[in-house]
Amino acid sequence: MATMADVAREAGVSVATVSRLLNNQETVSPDTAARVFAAIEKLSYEPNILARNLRRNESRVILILAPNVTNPYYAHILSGIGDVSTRLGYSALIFTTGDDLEREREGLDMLKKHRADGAILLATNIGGEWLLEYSTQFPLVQCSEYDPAVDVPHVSIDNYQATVDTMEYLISLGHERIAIISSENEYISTALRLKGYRDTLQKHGIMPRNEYIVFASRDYSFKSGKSKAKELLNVSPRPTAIFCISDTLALGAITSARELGHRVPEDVTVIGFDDVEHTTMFHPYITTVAQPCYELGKHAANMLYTQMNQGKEIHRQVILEHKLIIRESSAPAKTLD
Amino acid sequence: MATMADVAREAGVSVATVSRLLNNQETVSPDTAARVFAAIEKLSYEPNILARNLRRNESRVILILAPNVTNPYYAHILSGIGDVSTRLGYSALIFTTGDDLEREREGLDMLKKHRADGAILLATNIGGEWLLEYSTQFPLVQCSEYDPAVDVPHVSIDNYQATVDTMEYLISLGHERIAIISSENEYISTALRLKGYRDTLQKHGIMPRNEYIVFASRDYSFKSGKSKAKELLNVSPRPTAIFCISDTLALGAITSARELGHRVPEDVTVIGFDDVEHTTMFHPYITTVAQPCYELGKHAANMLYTQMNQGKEIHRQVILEHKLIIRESSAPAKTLD
DNA sequence: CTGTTAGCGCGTTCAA
DNA sequence: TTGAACGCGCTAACAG
Repeated sequence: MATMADVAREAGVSVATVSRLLNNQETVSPDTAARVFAAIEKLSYEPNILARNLRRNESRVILILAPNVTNPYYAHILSGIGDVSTRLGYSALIFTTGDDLEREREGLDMLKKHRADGAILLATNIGGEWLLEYSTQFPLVQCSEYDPAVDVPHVSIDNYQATVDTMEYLISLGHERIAIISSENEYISTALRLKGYRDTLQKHGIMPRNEYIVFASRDYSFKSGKSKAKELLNVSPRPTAIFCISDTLALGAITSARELGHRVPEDVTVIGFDDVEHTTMFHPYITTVAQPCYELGKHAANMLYTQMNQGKEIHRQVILEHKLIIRESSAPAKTLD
Repeated sequence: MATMADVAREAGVSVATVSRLLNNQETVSPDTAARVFAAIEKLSYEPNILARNLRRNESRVILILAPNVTNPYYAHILSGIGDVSTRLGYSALIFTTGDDLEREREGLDMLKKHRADGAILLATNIGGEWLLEYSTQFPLVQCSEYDPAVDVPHVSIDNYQATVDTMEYLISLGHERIAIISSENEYISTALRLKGYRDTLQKHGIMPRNEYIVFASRDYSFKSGKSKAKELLNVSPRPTAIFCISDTLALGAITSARELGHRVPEDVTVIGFDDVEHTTMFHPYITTVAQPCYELGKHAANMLYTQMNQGKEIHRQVILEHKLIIRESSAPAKTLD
């Protein structure tokens, strides 16, 4: 492996010149530059990243904190982060937290140990004041979820507007008895979706009913979607539409509806969220709000990169487009029930 | 940030002593050891990984080559690799190849650039002689897929035996007209499963029929499973069982069977492979061969670690247990058809 | 059992 | 525009 000294010798210059050429765009005469490049070529020199890292005091690693990496939603985000960071010369330190606060702190401590230069947090709960201890010292980006009260840059979709869009759609279909399967978790997205649900109902003069609002497990499990939908479908009068804040939940709800003898969408409309689960593997294909997961990941990585390398102020908040995708699980409300 | 020199000064010893204590278990008197540990504690010293890496000439990064990271099968393996490597002090360089040979080479070149110390390959095709160029220089481990003709350590399940088990089960159920949805790809697993299918049939005196053997897309897409199953179900006489080499394919096959008016499993049995797709989200729950994906990833990471750090010879081949999980999509063949 | 010392390869003053 | 030289923090001879 050729070293910078080898290149310098070959080109008849000093290591400083080679270094300058490779890094800053500092003034190097075109003549010597050419010689140096020739030498680099000839010796097929590659800078030693390890030495560079030590000298620059950076690890070239980005820390990724995620509840897990197998949930397709996170997997897609991770994919975006991975592609960008690999291209930018970074590796990933994947730290799975299982949505546990202790583990999150433990993960962020990797920053203190210099195992990473910055971190992307995939699922922080509301109540993230503790994050400030880290955000003042290290570059941080929150992806998808964030705490609005904590000043850490984030990228996400507009969960409130997405829900309003969905609710307006449902209402335009003639639905009035609209239920929601929310979640027990503490994500901002969950809170905003619930608010969007309530607000839109009220805007149309429909009183939100507590019996129509249920909370599934923190991780949106299929099973809890199924059982919560069952509760909902036994309420009288029965809701004609169920808005689920995740596709898995919607899948569970559809299964439940079927087991109870209701047709989807003829008897009950079911809508999901995310569009990453297998929304089109079974009929009815699920009407859902698509999130640009891969793009979310890409943006997060780029934002972190900017923060780490340019030091310059970046956008504290980036909102990506969502899209309501109408498929088969939604239909007009029946006039008679 | 305290440095090793600080610790040495504080403890009244030399940096060499501190270093010895932290690394090799070399002889250090209990007395001085105690003093050093006290100093470390007091200064809350953390070794500078960057300096260590330079000195040891290692990046503490492992390269992961995968077609993608969103397919749940790979996601689970990645999860296992991630957990182990994070614990061992390694980061991951995730390089997605899209199952493209050029990209694979490009990925492995990260090794030459010293961006990683070793690599785990998640889906090498048969015909991997080109791998030798790398395996002689760098620690490599193949996970799940491998080329038996290339001497690179690998971890996987016994695909042949798993298929034999499945086929024996099918035959014990009275099935004789058994079809298989294989794949166009060049994976060893695909070849072994096809061989297991043929061998078991012949062992029982059943002639494999070409019309019962079809090949789905390289990536086991739901869509191709669906269309290939359709072909199969139109063959006369119709197969009474379809063995699919992936769950996604099985999901497609079930959908197809339904659309053609066949009940699963009453009219046709469908079996999958992997148990990572949503095998229990819809009825019939899919009978499938479970692979220990997470464990596969863990083993791969550990094997690579051993190879990288102990230099000692490791097992060239590790076979993990598979398990046939009988659920709802399989049933005895009807005596009359 | 412990200390001294020489680099690992690079980036970056400071001088020229 | 270029070069000499130092040091990032650590490990590993080598000496004692």
